[in-house]
Amino acid sequence: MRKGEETRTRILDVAEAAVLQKGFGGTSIEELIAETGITKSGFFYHFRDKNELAKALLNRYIENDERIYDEIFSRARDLTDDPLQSFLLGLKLLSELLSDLPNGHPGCIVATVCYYERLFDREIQETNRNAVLAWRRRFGRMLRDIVEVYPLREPVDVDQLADMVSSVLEGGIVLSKTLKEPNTLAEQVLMLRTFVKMLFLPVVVMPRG
Amino acid sequence: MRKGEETRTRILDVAEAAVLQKGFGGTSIEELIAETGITKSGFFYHFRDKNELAKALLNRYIENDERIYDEIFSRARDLTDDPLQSFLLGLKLLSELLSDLPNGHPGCIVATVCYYERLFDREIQETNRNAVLAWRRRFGRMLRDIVEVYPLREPVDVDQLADMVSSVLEGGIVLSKTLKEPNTLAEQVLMLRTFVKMLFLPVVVMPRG
DNA sequence: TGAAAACTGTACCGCCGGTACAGGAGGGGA
DNA sequence: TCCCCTCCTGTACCGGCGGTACAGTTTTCA
Repeated sequence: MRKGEETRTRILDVAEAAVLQKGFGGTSIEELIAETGITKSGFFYHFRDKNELAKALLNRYIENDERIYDEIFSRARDLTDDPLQSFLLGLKLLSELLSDLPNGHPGCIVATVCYYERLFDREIQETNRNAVLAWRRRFGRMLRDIVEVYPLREPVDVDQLADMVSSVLEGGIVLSKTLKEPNTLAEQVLMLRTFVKMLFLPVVVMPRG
Repeated sequence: MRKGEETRTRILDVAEAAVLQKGFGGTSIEELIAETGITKSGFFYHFRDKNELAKALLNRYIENDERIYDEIFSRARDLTDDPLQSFLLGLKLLSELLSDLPNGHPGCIVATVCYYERLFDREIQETNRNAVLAWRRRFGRMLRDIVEVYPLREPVDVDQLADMVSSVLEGGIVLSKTLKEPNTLAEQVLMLRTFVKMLFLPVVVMPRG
């Protein structure tokens, strides 16, 4: 009931931090129970095995991720009716949120799962795949709303452009973590924002003379 | 001598494929020696421990990576003297090379190391950091050559733009692997190419009337 | 207050990373 | 020819870890 959920959440919190620093293969159940202050039996009461822990971890991460994007972009839509302006504002808000993270972005569970694929079952791989497809749909939807109003200045595929948001985020996380430069990720999001802006906004032509 | 190097290379080949599919923590030495057809003692003759295997793996990957970029962009420079055109051509060649990979990109060791950081020593982390910084310098150098000739149409930081090449590659690999869509990575590189093109090339203004 | 939920404790298995060390095959130089 | 060095093999062992099994205990809430 209530208490069980709390313990489960605590295990997931500890596991998430560990997995993002050491991957699934590098994270031992023994260390998780040591840090959580629970016994081995207690752990296996909540999760049948490591695979089920991973499943719960991934699902929770995806849900949280979706919630954050929902919040950011609905806030952006509240501030302007223009689809382009609200998308650009959303990217700005996202970059601010990322640069406000005290120790930089801790890492993405989707990427961690991606680099551990072979040891997970089909269900986890499908969940991961669907998470990325959901990103594509989310950003694709917003971009299609823009395309209806603004002409594209270069012939680009909208889904590929939507994927670029995910690419830059995933890649930016890897760069930020590897370089130990927390701000790199936020900067990359702003670079992407510049790209979107250029793709849709008319160029200001200075009058001659 | 000759024989030793050959065995060492075989171990590294097997290890690289395994690590890219399962991460370092998920790859066991036992499975490596089974697939290589060597004994455990033989393995530890070549590598003192897993950390040293990782070191060799990472260094070899980085060297190979650098070699590929050297080839591609020097080939691009051979075909045109214009720094922008050669950079754009290089990105085109890179995307073609990536889409020609039969099973898609197998993954990046730099990213794998990034998501296993805490279990490696400082030396490996520094090597990894330097690899990313080398990418920044490489693409930054090329972009600075462009900036000398072409005006930037938006005020962007050249190093951040250089980082975007790495971001899109790393992120594109994650997307491609997760989606099991080998072509996504190549498409992302071409999207980036469009961005660079827009940033530097003058917009064609159609005459009115 | 009583049943279900949420654990603890103990004992055990097999795999894995790693250590230690002895020994052997094979080639190349003195 | 002999010896030494490289490149391994074989054997034995250790402790940690993932996982199983199951009996017993405490906590929670209806």
